[in-house]
Amino acid sequence: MAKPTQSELKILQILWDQGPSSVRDVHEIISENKEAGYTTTLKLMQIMAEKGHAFRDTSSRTHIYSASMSEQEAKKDILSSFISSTFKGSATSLVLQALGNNETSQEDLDEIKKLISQIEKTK
Amino acid sequence: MAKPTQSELKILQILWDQGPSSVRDVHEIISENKEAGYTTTLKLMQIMAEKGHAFRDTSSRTHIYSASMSEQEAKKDILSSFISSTFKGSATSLVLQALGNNETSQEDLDEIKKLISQIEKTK
DNA sequence: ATCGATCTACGAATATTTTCGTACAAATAT
DNA sequence: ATATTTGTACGAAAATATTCGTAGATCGAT
Repeated sequence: MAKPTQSELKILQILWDQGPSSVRDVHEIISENKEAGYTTTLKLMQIMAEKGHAFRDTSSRTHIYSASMSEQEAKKDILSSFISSTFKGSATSLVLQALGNNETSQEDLDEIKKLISQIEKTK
Repeated sequence: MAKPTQSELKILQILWDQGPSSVRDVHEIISENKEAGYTTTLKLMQIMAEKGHAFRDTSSRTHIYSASMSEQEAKKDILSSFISSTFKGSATSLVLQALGNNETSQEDLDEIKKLISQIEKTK
């Protein structure tokens, strides 16, 4: 399935966060941050249904959309294509860059260390 | 400065890897993987110079282009915008996803642990 | 029953990115 | 010296992504 565009991803994130939603629901959240026409959101969501990024329940007049892939799954794909386009396929150099950049809290570092230990155990 | 597009990023990566290069140089590398017209590459590089993504030395007939930002700097920007668009601003969840996804080698894990220790020291 | 609000469908205008054809100048080979 | 190759400039076509106007159906309140 084709990669979602930036706009589609914003909508997917809302569907993941909120669960199955109407166009109105999604549009209201989008409108909090950005001026946008209702039919713009509608059209995007229709396209997402066409492309298979979202399911659409048309049993009532107000259609209900839901993400067709789990957040995990989708982000795995997106991340993997990002790593190959921007970090020459090296997840490690991405991780080093991400950790090196900004202030990662001790809690987050602990969480990462924990995951690393788990990975090492299963080797 | 505006974010480079996907095509521009491919060219930037070549400029980073190879250092200052002519359109011909860049085009030949691109052509290894992908069918593309020479003037397509030329145009892209001209646009990159216009946008400020690349410098251009026009002192000889064959112009020489070089990346205007360091690889580190640019990737920091790109990564940060990716994290905010795809991981709600959480570098940690990106790292967890990246490590969780695939087989990271023990060597790479060691490198990451080393960086974490360094970060912890400076806290 | 009528009016206004809400909904979908759909085509098309815009904006952005990518690709390339054509023209012409300079360098090189014959 | 002439033909071929190699280079830039530039406009515009093609592909992709985003935005929106208009039409018509249905719902709910008056």
